Amino acid sequence: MLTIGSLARKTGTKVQTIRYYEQIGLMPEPGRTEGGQRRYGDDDLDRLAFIRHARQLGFSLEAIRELLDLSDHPDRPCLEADAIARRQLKQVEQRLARLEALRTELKRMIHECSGGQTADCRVLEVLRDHSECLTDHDEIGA
Amino acid sequence: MLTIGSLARKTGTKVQTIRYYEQIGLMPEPGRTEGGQRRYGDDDLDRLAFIRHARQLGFSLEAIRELLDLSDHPDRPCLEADAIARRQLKQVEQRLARLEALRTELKRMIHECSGGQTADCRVLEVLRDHSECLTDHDEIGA
DNA sequence: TTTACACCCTCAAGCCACTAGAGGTTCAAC
DNA sequence: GTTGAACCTCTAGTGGCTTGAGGGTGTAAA
Repeated sequence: MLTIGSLARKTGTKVQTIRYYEQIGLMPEPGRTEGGQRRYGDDDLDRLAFIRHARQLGFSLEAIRELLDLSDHPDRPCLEADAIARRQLKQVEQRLARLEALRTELKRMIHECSGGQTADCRVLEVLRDHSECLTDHDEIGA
Repeated sequence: MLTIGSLARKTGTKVQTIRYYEQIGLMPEPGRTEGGQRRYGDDDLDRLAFIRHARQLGFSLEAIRELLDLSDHPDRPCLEADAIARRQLKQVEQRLARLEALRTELKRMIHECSGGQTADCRVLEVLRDHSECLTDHDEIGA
């Protein structure tokens, strides 16, 4: 049986995050020692590893909840899991497109900056006047 | 003089967001009508446009605060503004790299999914076993 | 057996950058 | 004078954690 600390180390999670996942029902309530400390088994380790891996791939906790649910029902068709992953891919591709536009614009701003006084700073000038932008960047709400 | 609503429309900002910027000191307290409604001038319009544009380029409100401060002092050297922009570019490039790795992995997962039962679903399988990943994706805390 | 100390506990609040909603007031046009 | 859109303040919620206060537990060495 693992303490919360060793589970945290094994999965690269913070202790508080594990308690948070328990609180929101993503991780089950584990057994406790007489003194009230949490003790985890291998199932918990697998589940947490799954969650962390999905988080690394950018899935939201809600999406992960669905994926875990599907994972618990091996007889169900896998269309749903596929759909969740496709949705995630789409989001990633949208964010990529936006970030690429951003990169272009930032590079241009910096490249044009002469290093003089802020009065002549291209960085500030471009920020002041959107019409100087070439790309259709829009990162807000991304 | 502009009402908060027309300022919002002109800058593509929500009314509540403008009040929020005022609350955190990013926008100055505007004049008021006798009835207590906010009224804005052209300076406010410029400042808010600057803020929104910087937000679109992904700058944090703290970075924007610094940029606005620099913008208010045209005699100071522009090294600082340049540094802020470079920092931002670096962040954008890091996020791009991570997202590209993510996209690769997601595509592979989806591509390999046969569409059968969740028991055989590659999407779920990959999530279960990180060692099946080819890329060094890590989007958490990005 | 005592003591040290790393680890664990709960609960509350904070982070960012807003967003939403309740409940009430003002402004401008008709 | 009346309508109704737009305004006001204040509070709370979002996601995904993180931090901190103030205390209890577990284990190994002296």
